[in-house]
This record gives sequence, structure tokens and C-alpha cells, in this order.
Amino acid sequence: MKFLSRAEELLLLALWKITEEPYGVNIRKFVSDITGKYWSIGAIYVPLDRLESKGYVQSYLSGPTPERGGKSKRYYKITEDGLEALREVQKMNSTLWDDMPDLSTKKL
Amino acid sequence: MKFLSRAEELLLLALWKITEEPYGVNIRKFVSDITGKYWSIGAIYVPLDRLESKGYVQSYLSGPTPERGGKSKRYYKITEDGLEALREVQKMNSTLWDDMPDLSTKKL
DNA sequence: AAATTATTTCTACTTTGTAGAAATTATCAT
DNA sequence: ATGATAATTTCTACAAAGTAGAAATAATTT
Repeated sequence: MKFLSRAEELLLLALWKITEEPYGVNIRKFVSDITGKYWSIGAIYVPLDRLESKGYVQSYLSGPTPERGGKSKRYYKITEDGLEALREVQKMNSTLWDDMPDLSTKKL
Repeated sequence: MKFLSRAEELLLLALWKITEEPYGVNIRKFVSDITGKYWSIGAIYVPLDRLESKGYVQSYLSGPTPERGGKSKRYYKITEDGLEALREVQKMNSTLWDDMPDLSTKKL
């Protein structure tokens, strides 16, 4: 099995952590907040779609809500395979980083 | 600044951690050992080259050694910019993972 | 001088990342 | 009802990164 890319890791983790309304806008907010960087719309949906074709996430459309108009939301959730992939990066991250000192204090 | 990709992270970390002879073969061994996966030759050198053009690593050729023949080794080292990039992923990784439970025990 | 060896260099192709315009579908205002 | 407005997704095109391995290089050994 291949390792998740950074974006895939971020998105799956978002799906793991977001409790309310895991749809495009909230997912994008989550990754923007956590990374402190701008994420275009495509940078969210395109990788999510690809994760779906790999079977790492599943999605479904909500019915219309009594809120403001617009297209209906697509909710995403992580699958068992997605979780397994996340387990693998967690393990690799430990291997890689657990023995590392805090680099913010290190000089070259 | 953009985040390092997974491969870039692995390679820079390798350069941080490898103490002896940080050249292609040893770098490849390091990442293979740590990831437990096969890494083609190109999967090492091409990203290293690209890291060099970004200024994250520097390299130089060794003179001929009194060992067995062959082309001379190219030694790599991380630069200050590379280290800074590594600091950033370290920080983001903490933000992302420090509050996560051990997923190996978690069911969906 | 030919064979062998260690290593790097190069190239072509696949996959992933990224940006944003266009399309869709709902509600609101008149 | 109809048009304006709003929220969201879908789509597309291009840029960047990942990947595999054959070919080139340059040293030593026979």
C-alpha cells in the first residue's frame, strides 16, 4: 500500500476530526485553519474525489435544508480503508519524528 | 512557503539523521528502512535534484576514493532553508497529530 | 585493454496538486 | 411567477511531484 500524500492525510484527518457537517466548506475551513494557508476550492474537491475513487472516503448528497438556498451539500466520511491508511501514516510519523529534537531550537 | 511533500520530508530528514556518507545509496537505504517500501533509484535522485534547485539541499562530488571503482559519490547536505522547511512540517505534524489517539486501537 | 563495479544522470510517463470559472439548485424579493 | 441572489459543487486545464529503470560515467581489477 502506498502512503498517503500530505493533502490526503490532511483531508482524511479532517474527516476524522470534524464532527459537524463534514462537507466541502467545513472541510476547507478545517484544513485552512490547521495549516494557516489558503486552499483553493479545487484543492479540496479534486483530492476528495480521488480519495473517493480509491475507496478511502464515501460521500452522499444531503436533501435540501430549510436554510438559505444553493446546491445541496455533499457530506463525506472516511471509510475503513481510509482509516487504515491513516493508521499507516501515524505509525510512520512516529518512526520518523518521535526521536527528533524540537527543531525550532536547533541551528544548522 | 509551501509545505514539504512526503518524499521531500523523508529525504530532508534522512539528511538530518544520516551521519556517515550521505550519498544516494545510503539515503536510499535510509528511506527504504524507515518506510519498509521499495524506492526506485529515480525516486531518490529526482526529488533530491528538485530539492537542490529549490535551495533546500546542497551537494558536491567526492574525489575518487581508494575503494572499488565506479563513478564518484555525490554527497548531499541540508541547507538552512531546508531545515526551516523541516521545522514547519514538524510544527504542523504536532498540530495535526499530538491530540490524536492511537489509531491502531480505534475502530470506525 | 577488456571486464566489472558503483554510482549517478537522464528521460519519459503517471499521479497528484491547484486555481478558479461555470453550472446547479435552492431561497428571497418584487 | 420571475428574476436576483446565494451556497455549493462540478469540471477542466495546467503545473508540480512521484516513479521506474535504462544509459552513461568513471574508477578498479584481470
